[in-house]
Amino acid sequence: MRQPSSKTTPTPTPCCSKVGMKRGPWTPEEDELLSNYINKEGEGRWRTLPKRAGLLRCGKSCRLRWMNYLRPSVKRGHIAPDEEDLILRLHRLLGNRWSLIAGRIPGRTDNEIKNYWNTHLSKKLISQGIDPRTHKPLSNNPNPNSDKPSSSSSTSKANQMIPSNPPTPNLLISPSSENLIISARIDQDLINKGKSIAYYTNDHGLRSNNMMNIGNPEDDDDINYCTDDVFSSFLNSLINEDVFNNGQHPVQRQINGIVVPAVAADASSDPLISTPQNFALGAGWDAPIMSYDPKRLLDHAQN
DNA sequence: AAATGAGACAACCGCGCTCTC
DNA sequence: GGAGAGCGCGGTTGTCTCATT
Repeated sequence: MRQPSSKTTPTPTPCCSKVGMKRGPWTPEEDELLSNYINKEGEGRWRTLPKRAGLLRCGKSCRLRWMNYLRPSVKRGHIAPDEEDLILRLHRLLGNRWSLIAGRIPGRTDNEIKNYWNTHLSKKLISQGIDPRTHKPLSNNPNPNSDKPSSSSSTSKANQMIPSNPPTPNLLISPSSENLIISARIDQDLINKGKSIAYYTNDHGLRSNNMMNIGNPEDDDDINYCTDDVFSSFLNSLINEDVFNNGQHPVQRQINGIVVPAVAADASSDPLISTPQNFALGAGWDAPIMSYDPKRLLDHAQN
């Protein structure tokens, strides 16, 4: 919850005030109270939920507990090898977008995946000589932690392993959008290495707080929309490709069941990519933003 | 058996976005 | 259009457990 400023919020909300609020580990009794209440009344209205449920917790704490541990769909137990492999692949594509990664792994929560990454996978990659931040060989960056803050007082073990400034993710996704534009941003660095990667935006630019607004929602008429199915297929194609492993440009990928060539290193020559005139470069973006043209995809599939 | 350190992970914090009024 | 509430996210911290000395 946004922390209200002192001048605009004379009386702190219950969620912000810790006075009288219990903290720390949840007891089985509290879990039962919360579960029973949500099973009866449903999720939502977290701010007032604790009072209604008879809990001395802030709404945020209740939400976290429910989302991460009490929800029936949450899977407990060890991360399976195939899940681990999926996490690695998704992290390579998405960076520290834990909620997005979790969204692709049924039953796993963002917190669980984040913890697993910090305690297991990052160390595993380091032991293999791979920078967990960039997924590139550590020899390219002899001191992968050199860019972390020089906070000598920090006792965070995770902070010792994960640089505080994760890289710009290779993929940006809006999972909650009904309409998705498949857009490609050709990363200059990857182009130099003969690789390219696609980015997604939604119909109102990038929606997540971690995403930049690159589109002009006023001009959506010119944009061809795709669905979540397309997004899902495309992401799967990215996950299943070994784009980064061998330095070769992928030969083809599937989009919504349509086998298409991979994005060309020179995207302007890619026959499946169009560049909408109404897409301006966003701040911090150093390369053109392009979209797959569904019509061209269809043409390609028919040919 | 007690002390200590490291690992694991649950929980908290602060920020930013969207929604509602 | 602006302010505030609600929510979700990523980063960080706290605490518990277990292994080692």
